[in-house]
Amino acid sequence: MPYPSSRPTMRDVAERAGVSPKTVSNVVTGAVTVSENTRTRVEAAMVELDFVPNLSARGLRNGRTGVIGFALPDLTTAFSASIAHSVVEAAHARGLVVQIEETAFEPTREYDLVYRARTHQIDGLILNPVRLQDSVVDHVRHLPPVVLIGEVEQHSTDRVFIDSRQAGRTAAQHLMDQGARRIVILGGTATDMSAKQAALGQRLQGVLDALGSAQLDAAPELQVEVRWSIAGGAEAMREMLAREVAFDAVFAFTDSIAMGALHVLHEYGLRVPEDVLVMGFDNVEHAAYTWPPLTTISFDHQDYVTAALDLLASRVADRGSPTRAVEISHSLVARRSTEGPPRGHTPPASL
Amino acid sequence: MPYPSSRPTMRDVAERAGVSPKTVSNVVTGAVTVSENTRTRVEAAMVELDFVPNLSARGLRNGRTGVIGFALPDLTTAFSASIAHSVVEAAHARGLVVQIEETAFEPTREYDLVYRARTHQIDGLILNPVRLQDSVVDHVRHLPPVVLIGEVEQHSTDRVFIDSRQAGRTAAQHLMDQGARRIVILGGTATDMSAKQAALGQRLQGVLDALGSAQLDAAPELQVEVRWSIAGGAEAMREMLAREVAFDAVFAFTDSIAMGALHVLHEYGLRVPEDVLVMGFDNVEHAAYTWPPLTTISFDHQDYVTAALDLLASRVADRGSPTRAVEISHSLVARRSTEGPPRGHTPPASL
DNA sequence: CTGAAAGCGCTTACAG
DNA sequence: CTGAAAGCGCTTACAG
Repeated sequence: MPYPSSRPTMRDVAERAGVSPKTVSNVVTGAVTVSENTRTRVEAAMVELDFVPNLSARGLRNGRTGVIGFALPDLTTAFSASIAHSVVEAAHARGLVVQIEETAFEPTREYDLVYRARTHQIDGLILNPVRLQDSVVDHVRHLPPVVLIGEVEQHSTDRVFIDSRQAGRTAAQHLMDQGARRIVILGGTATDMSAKQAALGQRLQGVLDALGSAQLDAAPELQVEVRWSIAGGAEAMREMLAREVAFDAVFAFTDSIAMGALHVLHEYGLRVPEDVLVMGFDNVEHAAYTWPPLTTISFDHQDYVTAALDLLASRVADRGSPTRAVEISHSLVARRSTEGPPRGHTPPASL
Repeated sequence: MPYPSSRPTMRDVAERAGVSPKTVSNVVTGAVTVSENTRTRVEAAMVELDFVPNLSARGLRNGRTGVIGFALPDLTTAFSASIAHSVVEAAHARGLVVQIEETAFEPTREYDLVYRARTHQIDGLILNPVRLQDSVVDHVRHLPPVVLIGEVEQHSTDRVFIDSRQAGRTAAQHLMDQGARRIVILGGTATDMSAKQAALGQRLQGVLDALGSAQLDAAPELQVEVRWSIAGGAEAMREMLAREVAFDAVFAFTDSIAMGALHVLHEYGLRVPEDVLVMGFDNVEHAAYTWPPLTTISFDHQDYVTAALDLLASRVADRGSPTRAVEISHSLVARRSTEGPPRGHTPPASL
């Protein structure tokens, strides 16, 4: 029997079982009680015909597809992959499936995904937004149910976040407690931080808080832009070394960035942690397996995602309820990469 | 206007534009030429009403959803994430979206996904199978269009593969050329290789080929089972060291496994490549950023995935055509981790 | 507990 | 180039 044209329908099953299509539907959905006898006959007919329900038809009828969307910038970074994994697992546990779209840092693609949500291919959307402000969320009429994840300043949409400013403070304080005084920041510069650029801004602001408490300057020459990948971390670290400034610690805004930085420090013959302390953010699997193992900010990715799915489920069920924001707690995991005090890196005299 | 109940339909658009629903459909799909004048009116009406087509309805009508499925064991390993990324990108370029399911090495979940394909939620399926033989593919009536990726011995389904036996040969030969004589194999043992367990089997067989050519033994004590993750690589390497056997090289069957192994070798004070050579497989991003950088078997992930999507598209278009298998070429990328000759690791005398 | 009717929102023939 | 009719395969009221 060819696929998919001649697939059996509920009508075929109904005929074979000698009941109405509605009864077959009742058996399949389990919504209404069906007599033992009828149920057995219907189930037998389904098996004989190898019946599978057509979910497009069901979706058309009751407006739900059982599919949720997950949009993120790039699936290959370790953190994204970990979160995507958790989304797929948590969705699976609830009988949902996940459509994944990469936004590749292009707002257009983020928009496309929201648009697709509106075509009823998906019931709702978990969005790790491209931009921190000015999200597509603000620009679409008839927005589908959306939950934002990440450090977004967005109050018109449900969201899950960690307190990144506090995390930044904790991280910088830890480095200073270990003896660091000049901390390279791989993740953003103070100048590109507008009031609304929350993600970079919050972590950076936390670092500045801690430096301030210790009466230390936030040296602009220690801050550098970085692409959020291993290669990006390496590039940024090379750029920093080329600046020929002194430093004794590196705070990378993701573990992947930290991995690239570690590589370049090794390349330059700088030892971690003897010369320079290094720490990351996210606590992905590889953070425990770099050499030396990487100190990082940790939070439960599964909890993070579960909260997002809970919010999304509530939102799908009730579009009118007030917006909610859920904070996931975080902590610092100390590993060898920050066992101070560091000797520090002093560049050859120059400039 | 609440969502999603009162969304405008083609009928609403048609009324407003003063045409029939069919004409709106013609404008939306672009299938039939529509007069400039009508098209403009219809488009204006769509914008005014903020119309989006309901894809469940379209899917029900023409049997295609524009969604493909991608099933793989685990999204978090670097290789899987890279492949998933390529699938999403390549699908996006063709106007398709991707539903991802993790099979978690459970055949049941693989089956679920195939089942779901049959419910018309997806048009076809790219499957990185859990088991190498006895795949779900053999057990399902009315199989949807499926393309297998990976080193599978499967001839009833379209598939994309690399010549893993040749790759294994190349890898072992490279290690021997660099002076290695006792190569630890993190990836499988000869004993668990049945004729059909192709993936492990092929790589391992290639290694055995190369050893044989060099008149070397395939020492069973140098082979160890391993979970395909960083942590799994670390565990396996620890187990190997606990065996207290001599070795001078490590061939890990994925780069992630190699990363775990590198970590443990560092921990034990063994230097790479001075004492022990290490190489991986897949050439994921982090392979170039470990310390030292990792020699590996490389192939173009984008090509790999593009071939799979091409096969799937052909299969969706023509279910009756003969099965095809596409090979993607590979090569060895030499980095510092295998710059021999290695001194070798000799365990303290024991046993 | 089961059935007959109607419709979810599209698109495929078939006419004009 | 455009329209009226019918139907894709389900499920929601409504009867019995």
